[in-house]
Amino acid sequence: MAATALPTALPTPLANAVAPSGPAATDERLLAVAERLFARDGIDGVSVRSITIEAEANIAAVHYHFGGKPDLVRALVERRVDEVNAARLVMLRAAERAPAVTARDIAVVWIEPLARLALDPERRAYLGFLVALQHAGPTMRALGTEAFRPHFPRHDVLLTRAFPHLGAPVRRMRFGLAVDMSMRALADLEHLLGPWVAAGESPESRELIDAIIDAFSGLLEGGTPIASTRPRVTAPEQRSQTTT
Amino acid sequence: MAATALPTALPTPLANAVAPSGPAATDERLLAVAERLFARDGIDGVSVRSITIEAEANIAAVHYHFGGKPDLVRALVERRVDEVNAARLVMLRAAERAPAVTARDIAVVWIEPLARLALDPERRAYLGFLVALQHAGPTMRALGTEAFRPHFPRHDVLLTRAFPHLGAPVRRMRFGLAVDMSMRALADLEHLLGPWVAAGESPESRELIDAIIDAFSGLLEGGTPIASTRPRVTAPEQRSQTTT
DNA sequence: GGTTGATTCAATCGCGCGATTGAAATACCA
DNA sequence: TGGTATTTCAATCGCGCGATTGAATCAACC
Repeated sequence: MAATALPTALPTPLANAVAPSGPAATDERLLAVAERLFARDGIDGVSVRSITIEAEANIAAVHYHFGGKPDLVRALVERRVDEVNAARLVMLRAAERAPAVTARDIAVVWIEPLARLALDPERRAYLGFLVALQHAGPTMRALGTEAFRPHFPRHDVLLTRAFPHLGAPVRRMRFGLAVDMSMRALADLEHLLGPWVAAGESPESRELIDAIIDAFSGLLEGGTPIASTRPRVTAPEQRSQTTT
Repeated sequence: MAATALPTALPTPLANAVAPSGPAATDERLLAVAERLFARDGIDGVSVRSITIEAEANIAAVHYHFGGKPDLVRALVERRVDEVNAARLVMLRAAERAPAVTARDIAVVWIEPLARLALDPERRAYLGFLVALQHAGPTMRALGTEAFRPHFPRHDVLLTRAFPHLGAPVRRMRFGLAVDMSMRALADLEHLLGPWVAAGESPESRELIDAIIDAFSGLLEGGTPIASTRPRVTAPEQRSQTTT
């Protein structure tokens, strides 16, 4: 038992070229395959066996390198969380310095760091993995939420500046719903693309991301209130017009 | 094998008083327990064994009354789908007759029939079950989506009337995101209540539903566009003010 | 070039799963 | 009350799961 030995990126001559088939080391192949399969079939829907088979490793490889299935999940969460949080911190600071904050600003701060993953074929599975994590047991679900919680208070400050007329519960509820919605949308852009495919169109990825930002900020703002006396005719024109 | 014999509500003298413990017939107890457990732990997270144990029935009861786990799921979907679709049809017709259609109207048509379930302790688990169904295999997921698809085209007509300036793909994408968001919100009002609990408040259930309708219609409308030249100062006042 | 530590390998353990069986128990009707 | 259909029951089947083991293999260093 020596699972804690420096596992990779050590300056050995050609250590990684010896792996059975893939170009990467065994533990890295396991992580990549696990991330992709977990995203597709859920945490409980993927067995350690199927991961090791797909990664062309032995059944015991997961246990040896990580300790077990839960530890593999933990390693997957921590593999990219710092990168996302760091990128978000930069955008957060920029928004905090601005004289005014809009719902769209908050949407961009939340979505843009995730969009970088969604647009990178190498890393997009991470988003699906995080969504899948929300459907696992409470212990594992906490792994995901806690990892991205650090910046939530600062988001809430921005929300308060953007919606001073809203009560804190409604504000936080809307943000929670928007976060959940955007994660699922970003995690499965393929599915999101459906309506365009049905219409024979194929929009740029950037267009999809902007549509999610639109939905996010609209959700934060809430719907137009019911016109009390006069019929509503004024509002529609000044709302979003993301025509295709 | 005679699983198709009229299973319940037959005018036998005291047929249901003979059941081991619960007041209802075995198959009804199985349905009730399965709906609740599926909603809580997901389709794959609940075994036929645990259902029969909780329902105080024999392990083979599910196989006898329904045919197997997939058939049990199918029976659960069909148990309440007609009721929901019928209620929605009524609201749909009312909205279609109205001279104008707003995002809020569409949100109400979608959400109100589901809210009736969410506010009924006896039936609210159905919503969680439908959400859980979306995370099962493709075959079972189709059971859920197909059951509620019949009225989608009419929703789309309303959407086109409410948002004539939007392209069809964006319109349909937003509706899909809103439907998904609202189902999850309604399926777990307890979780949605979190921000109020944290603030020491306890809102009426109706207030929660209205907050979901707000989020739904805001998502449909999309966010306020970026102010091109002048700074944005006008918009906030006339937007939603669901203060607590 | 032999030794040491890291890694891979095949084999196996116990467990819970969905499904199925044939017999026992029960309810219903003539 | 006797006969038939329905329902319940305990037991068992094969399967895939996560975990674990000890030996074999491999790379690195003295």
